[in-house]
Amino acid sequence: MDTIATTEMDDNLLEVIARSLPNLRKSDRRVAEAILAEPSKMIEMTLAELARTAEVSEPTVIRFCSAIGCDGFRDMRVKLARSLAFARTTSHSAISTDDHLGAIIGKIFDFNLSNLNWVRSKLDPSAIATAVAALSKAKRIEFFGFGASAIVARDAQQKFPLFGVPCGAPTDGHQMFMTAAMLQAGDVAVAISNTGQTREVIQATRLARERGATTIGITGMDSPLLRYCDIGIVAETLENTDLYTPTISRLSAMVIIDILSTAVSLAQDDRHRERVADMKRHLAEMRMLGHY
Amino acid sequence: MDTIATTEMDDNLLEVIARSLPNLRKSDRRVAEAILAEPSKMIEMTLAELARTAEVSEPTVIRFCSAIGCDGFRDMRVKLARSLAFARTTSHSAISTDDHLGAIIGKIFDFNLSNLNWVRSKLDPSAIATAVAALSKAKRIEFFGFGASAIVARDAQQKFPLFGVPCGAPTDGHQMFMTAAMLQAGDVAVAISNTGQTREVIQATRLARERGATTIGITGMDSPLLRYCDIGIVAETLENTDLYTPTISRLSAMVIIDILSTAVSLAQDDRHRERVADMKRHLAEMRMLGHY
DNA sequence: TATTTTTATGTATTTTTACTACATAAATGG
DNA sequence: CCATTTATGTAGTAAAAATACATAAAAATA
Repeated sequence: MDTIATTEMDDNLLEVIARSLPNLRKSDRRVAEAILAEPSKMIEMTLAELARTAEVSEPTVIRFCSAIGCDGFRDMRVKLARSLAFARTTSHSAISTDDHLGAIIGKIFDFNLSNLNWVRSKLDPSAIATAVAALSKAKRIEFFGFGASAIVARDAQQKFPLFGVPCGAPTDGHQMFMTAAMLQAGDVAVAISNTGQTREVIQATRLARERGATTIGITGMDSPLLRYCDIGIVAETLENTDLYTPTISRLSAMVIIDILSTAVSLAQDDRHRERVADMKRHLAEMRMLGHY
Repeated sequence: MDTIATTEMDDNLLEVIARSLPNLRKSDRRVAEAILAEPSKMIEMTLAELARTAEVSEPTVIRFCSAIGCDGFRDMRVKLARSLAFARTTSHSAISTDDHLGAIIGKIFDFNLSNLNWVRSKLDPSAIATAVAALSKAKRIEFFGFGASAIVARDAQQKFPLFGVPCGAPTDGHQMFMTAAMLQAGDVAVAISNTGQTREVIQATRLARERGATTIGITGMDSPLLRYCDIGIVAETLENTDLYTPTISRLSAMVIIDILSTAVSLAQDDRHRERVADMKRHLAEMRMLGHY
């Protein structure tokens, strides 16, 4: 694990400009203000035009560029364009309530993105590797999830074409228990629980293991569930304030399922992948035509 | 329908380039390949340098620029920079069978992260605002989702404590249709479909609207579904290579649900939020003790 | 306050960069 | 195989960006 997608900041020039506004020379500030006022228009402008708009001379614009740490006007424009890609669409209608909403939107995205990044950095590739190996050999896969995690289990189950073997996701406790009881060597049980403390899931997992199935646990922290798992995948998320619903735990679990299913699918032979592609094509047609 | 969601697909220039690769002239393709190979280096290059790197003449580079719909080299560079802000490490490099697991993990995370970022930047806050207003006043909320989107609908339904009113998420087509038929003015139907073409969901939404309910559509693109929606929320994702399962569409829809539920919850009074906090505490205890 | 020094900004000029007109080469079609 | 179209490069032009220098403003010192 070496790549870390820096979510933002280092190339957010607009931010840099806004922050350095007070330290700028008078004329430079004029330029800064002109840019901040309508950034999207600025990137279409030429140096001379920008100078005219900001009512300063051309060299001033260039000096402004180096003042904010850019290597000339060209570089500034490129950095600005990058930064602009992140800028929210705050074009018009800035009502106060709307403004508040904007903050909520921003925070929730930020929260989920940075958490996903965190999960990635903490993820143990070797656990994934072992899990992929186990899943690739499985004759049958059952996903155990309860409550919020049931959604993830169902998501996983829907990816059965990628896994290439029958997949199940029993939802209620009894079904889960019965399913676990019917597993045997060669089968794999994937237990999903953010807290890792959900009784139903733990019991089902223990039983599945007793029956000889390989057990994989996907959880948000080190927890009781992992005691009954041959392979533990921990999707460690950052601390969670009360305001945020723990959507992130589901998101990260789903990304892990995405990784597992993709990796398993890639491990299979070409014919299998052809069948998957074929299936997708048919699904698309089916949707379009509107009948089954 | 008042969605805007300007489908500025040309914002994602890398995608445009990659896709138009086969239709390009031989020399132009050389330029395209040079850019795709190392986009981040290209934006630092001058026209002449790029021409040299791609081993073509300067006018060819300019012709390439207009071929992919840019207004000259300068414009191309700006658009490329924008696109690059999201593309991070690998967005367009498809996962291949010979990728090692570490690469797969990295690519899938990158893909989902940059896509989520893209969704955020394209999200129309005013649509969210209207949706929040409608949901806050709702007497009852029904989430319609089919297939993969059923998962999102269920996720939304599970957040009913935040919405503060009874929420449903009928899963099979008939139930969905019957539910829609029973809706009335004051109710809200939230239709979730990435393609926006799923027949069941469209029919249910149309019916719900006929019955007087307010209809909200969460979809991945401008689509037929939105015709029957009073409010359209478009979670525009980047183009999707075939090997990636469209997990991203579910992720982004879930984040949007997260935003909606949080915003609705915040709009309610303190007593409501206290009840939610209380409920969470009990849930935690329940899990620990292992009995109901 | 007057004078010097420093800093900020504009004018004029040069250099670089992007673009265009035209010519030649390659490809296509009859 | 020749005519016609299409693709690509050469050479030159327009433009944009950057620089050197000069002047104005401000700050510091006497």
